Amino acid sequence: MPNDKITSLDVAKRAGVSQSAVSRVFTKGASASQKTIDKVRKAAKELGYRPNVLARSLITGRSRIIGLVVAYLDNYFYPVALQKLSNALKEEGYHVMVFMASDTTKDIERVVDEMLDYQVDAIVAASVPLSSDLAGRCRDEGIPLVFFNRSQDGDNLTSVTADNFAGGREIARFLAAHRPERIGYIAGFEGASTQRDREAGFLRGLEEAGREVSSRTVGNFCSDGARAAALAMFSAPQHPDAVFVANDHMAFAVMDVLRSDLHLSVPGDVILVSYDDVPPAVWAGYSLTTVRQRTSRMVEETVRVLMNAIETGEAPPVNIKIAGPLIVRGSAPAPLGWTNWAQV
Amino acid sequence: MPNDKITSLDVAKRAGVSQSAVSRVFTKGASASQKTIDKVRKAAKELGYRPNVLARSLITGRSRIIGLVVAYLDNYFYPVALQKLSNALKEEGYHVMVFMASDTTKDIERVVDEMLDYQVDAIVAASVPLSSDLAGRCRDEGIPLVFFNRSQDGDNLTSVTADNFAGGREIARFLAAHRPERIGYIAGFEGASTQRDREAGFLRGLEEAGREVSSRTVGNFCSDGARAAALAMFSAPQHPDAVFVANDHMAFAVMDVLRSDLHLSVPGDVILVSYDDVPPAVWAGYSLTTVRQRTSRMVEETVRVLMNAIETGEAPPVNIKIAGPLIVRGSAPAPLGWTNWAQV
DNA sequence: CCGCAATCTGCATTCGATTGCATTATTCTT
DNA sequence: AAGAATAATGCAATCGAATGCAGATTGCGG
Repeated sequence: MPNDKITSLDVAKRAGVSQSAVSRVFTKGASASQKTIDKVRKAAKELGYRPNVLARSLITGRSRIIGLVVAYLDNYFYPVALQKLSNALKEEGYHVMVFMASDTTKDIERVVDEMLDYQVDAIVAASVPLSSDLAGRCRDEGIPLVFFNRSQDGDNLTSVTADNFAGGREIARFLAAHRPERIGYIAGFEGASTQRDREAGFLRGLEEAGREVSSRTVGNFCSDGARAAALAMFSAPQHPDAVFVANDHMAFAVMDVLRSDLHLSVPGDVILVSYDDVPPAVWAGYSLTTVRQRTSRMVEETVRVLMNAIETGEAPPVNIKIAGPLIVRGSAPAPLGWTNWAQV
Repeated sequence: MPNDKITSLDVAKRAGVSQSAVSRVFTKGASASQKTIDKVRKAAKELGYRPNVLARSLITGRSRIIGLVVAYLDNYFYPVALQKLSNALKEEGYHVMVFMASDTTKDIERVVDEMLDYQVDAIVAASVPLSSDLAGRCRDEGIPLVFFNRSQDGDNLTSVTADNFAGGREIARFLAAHRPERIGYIAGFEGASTQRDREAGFLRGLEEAGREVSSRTVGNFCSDGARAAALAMFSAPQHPDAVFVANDHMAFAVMDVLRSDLHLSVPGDVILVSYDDVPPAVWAGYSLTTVRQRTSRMVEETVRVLMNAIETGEAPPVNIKIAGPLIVRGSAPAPLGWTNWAQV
């Protein structure tokens, strides 16, 4: 079966129609008689013809490629999101091209260039900061841009995130209800909106409960940083007995430090709450009490926004926030009289 | 700065040269005088021109897109590999397009079609079985195909995997040295070469030590399956006191069952070894003794094979096996007198 | 300063589709 | 059954770049 490069012309010849006819059969929205359709489909099947997406893109100006920029895939949250995003976009006839970006501005710029080279129809930036001029470049080129799990204010750009403020506040309410002696906060990367919003909500919640943070360290959303931050916070004699760790990924490291290095019991000596509800959070070894990110909903919204922007060509910036429930597990049991609003 | 679609022609005009000249400046391997190069580069910079990869692909016949087929991204091994693969290919000027495939044959077929539609230059199949005729299709189209972390024998196809047989055998040697009463094996998905090879190596190793498996259940490489398999194996009164779980992803679930549900101590009551050494394996909550998959090396080899196949146009099938060391951690301490060959 | 080779350059074609336009075949209306 | 409206079709141009070919330029040796 030597079928080197079957083109629409080959199919046309075999079906006894013009090349345009073949194209119309495979282009939805174009009209062709049933007779033609049948002949063409038959010939195409026999030859094993499938339209060349690249050639099509060239003339339609739509590549049906979505560029996804990610910095790390080692925080479980992102692979899960990627998987869902890829599946959801497949349904719409789009595909995801992955662009890893280190944190350097220079690198991100290169990545954006590469995406534009590929004529991506839209860009999803997952936890990667795009400078205003890069975002501007995209706008100029007419390429929709959605920030996933990060927002950038000031630039009025489109984003889809969890309702981090609300989540942080709920966590405060929850921890305060335990009436702990001292409350700690292990922060994520300071430049991230997730970090900022979670902390702001947390502080607000504590304030409402008449409490405050007695100890704060920074873990930068990475394991190493979290370990160091936990050591710093809990080596002190008067360490917190309740702590909010800004995401699950760090929480695992923090728990390891507490239990293995410092021989503190969780939740016996310290109760711990975090954010994301990634798959390992339910593993019995950790069993994290955490605020769930509703990844599926977030992806759904992302796709909706993208499709809309691509189809209408315009993209009034929106900031979509998706609230998620606090999932109570072993690392911090429900305090007496606790009502979980999310589940009411 | 309204720069809607700058083409090589625009640059040509501005630089006062022909369109071909512009093309030559951006096509490596083409010749142009330094003077022309300078003029064109200058004009291009001023206009913000970058070649359209899609148009280029159309005429060169190379898209510089690599199709990656994956079934699950929830086993940590794959995101890590994806990240490395994407980075390594970027260096070579290629990019990864992700295609999620469920396990159904029908779906995989659709996915292969989609990849061909995009004119991918090569395909990497990560733990996804491609039927012989699908593989044949790829060969006919002249598209290199590499199986990553799976091999398919009989079809003489190219693959890059760990040396699973050797790893399994090493694990057997290690467990046997502990002189346990009973040895268990929790298998992965029976259709997978990784499962087959790891078990074969394990059995061979046990045989060499004059031991055998007393209990075997199947976990199918997934968490739920592993939990069920562990319950079945360890609820019996005379359960094993040493177990090899076919990969880390399952091992986490198995440890949870052992410790939390059955109140067995690991490594006190049961010693446990698994395979992969994914990032959570080092988390103190689990601290798995496991055989490392040398992902970086595997990716390196994959890229090498791919580039070679793409450039030469021919791809004599090879099966690359990369051995990895047994990493001894808490779930199974080193037995007395143990020499770790890998580290000698 | 001439001739020949080597290097550049532009023209025109090509890759594989889509699509506006003009023409022809169908269907519908009454 | 005739004419109008509609659907189907083919022609040819187009998308944005790469490249074979032929002619122009340059360089070099003598």
